[in-house]
Amino acid sequence: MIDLKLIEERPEYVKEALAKKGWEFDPAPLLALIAKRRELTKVVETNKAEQNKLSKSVPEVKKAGGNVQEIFAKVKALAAENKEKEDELNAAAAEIQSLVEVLPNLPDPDLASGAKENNAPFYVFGKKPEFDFKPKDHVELAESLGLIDYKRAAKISGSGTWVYTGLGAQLEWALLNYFISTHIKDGYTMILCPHILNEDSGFTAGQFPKFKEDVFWLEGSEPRKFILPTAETALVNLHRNEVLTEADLPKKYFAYTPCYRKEAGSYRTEERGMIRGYQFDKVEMVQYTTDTGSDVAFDELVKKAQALLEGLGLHYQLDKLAAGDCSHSMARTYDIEVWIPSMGIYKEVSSVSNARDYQARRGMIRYKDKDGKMHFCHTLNGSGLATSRVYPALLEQNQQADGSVIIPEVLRPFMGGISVLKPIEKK
RNA sequence: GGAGAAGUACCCAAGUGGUUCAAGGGGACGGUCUCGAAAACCGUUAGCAGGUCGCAUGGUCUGGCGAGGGUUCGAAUCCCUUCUUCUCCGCCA
Repeated sequence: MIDLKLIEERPEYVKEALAKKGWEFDPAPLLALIAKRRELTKVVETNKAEQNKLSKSVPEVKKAGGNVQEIFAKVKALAAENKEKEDELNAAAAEIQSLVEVLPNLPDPDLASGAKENNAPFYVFGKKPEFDFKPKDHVELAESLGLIDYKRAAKISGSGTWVYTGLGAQLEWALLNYFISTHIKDGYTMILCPHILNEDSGFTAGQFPKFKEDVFWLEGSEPRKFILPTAETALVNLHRNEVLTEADLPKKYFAYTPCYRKEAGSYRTEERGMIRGYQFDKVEMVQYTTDTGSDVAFDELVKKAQALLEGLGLHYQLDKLAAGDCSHSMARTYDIEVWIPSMGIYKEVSSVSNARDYQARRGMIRYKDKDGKMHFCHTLNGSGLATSRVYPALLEQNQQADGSVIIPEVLRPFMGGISVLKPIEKK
């Protein structure tokens, strides 16, 4: 949530910043409401104070034998008088909330404005592999190597899903283990969290109200619950409504969860296989920092995500997203995009973002500094990594003329030392 | 899923309608004493959000006893809803 004070003090600045995200924001109605709320607060509180004073005098007056009925009547009249104003005040407050909670985060000043087309790749690792044979796409490879069963997934679940089988499942598990062991080595705290979350968690993460249609809601649960679309939603809520101490920061977490998303839009035809599905595996990193520590943390998260891909030896690019392509809740986002040869494009495998205090304000995540002063934390998150694009990239980039696929060295310890995946013989 | 009990500040805990603008204890912090420490004694220990006054240390008001409503002149206390925890029962891939 954007700081109301900032909107009040610098409405034009906020308007312009949001415009970079392609968000049209007219501060006037909001400012009017804030002024109205302030006026009403004054009136209501003064009246309340008077009521309290009178009520408190009752025992004394009673003892002295005074007329208590008079006081009762007076307070009752005051309360009645106040009722209307109070209702108005509550209505104004609710309206302010509804106007502010839908606003996206302000983009960092250095970001290009506009959408996707203004994204700026600024670092490349490795090279596009060149094949002296006709390369296969990952769907073909996964099937010929016996790694993934799309048909049976459709049977037991539906479209947009897949089943990892045998070595295919082991490869997926090896990737996750490689990520996990790296994060542990880097001093991040491992978390395994519930996958079913309450609505407040979605709100704090900033996924609601905007993305309410994009998650799976559980029927029959009251209050409503949804299945997490990313572990970020859980991790960033771990310290909701808490006051941390400065010495505790930064807090560094990671969690493995499947991610469940409706992906309500239509599939593009080239997004076959596991490029986009209703469920995919991801290891997610989250940091809580002080309000001055998030830039350092951001760089660390980007580097960690890069290092994971580099360990696998996969060609990728690092992309600084334009304001309009940053996530709704985020002030800045860098995407790491891996090369998928069959598609001829780079696809996101990690999105590292700095929410600054946006999520912290929504979830009252604060810390006390050394002088006892209260601050909002900054929160950051980054995939480290999602497997659903790494896996196809790995198959495609590492394929050999004979249809086999070389397993990166870092994964071999997690796969019983297997170094090559070979096509299964057709019987 | 059913039945019962409970949620009070950093922790324990008293408090079932009005000098409680939340007792008492522990812990923590500060002080006295001491060369220093322990012990003892004295003191501080609702934070927070918001309004308002002030250059400011701060004062004042409103909210605040799990959360949200309600009753009442007045609510930690009564009523409703809800969340969480504990105990027992049921169910159990």
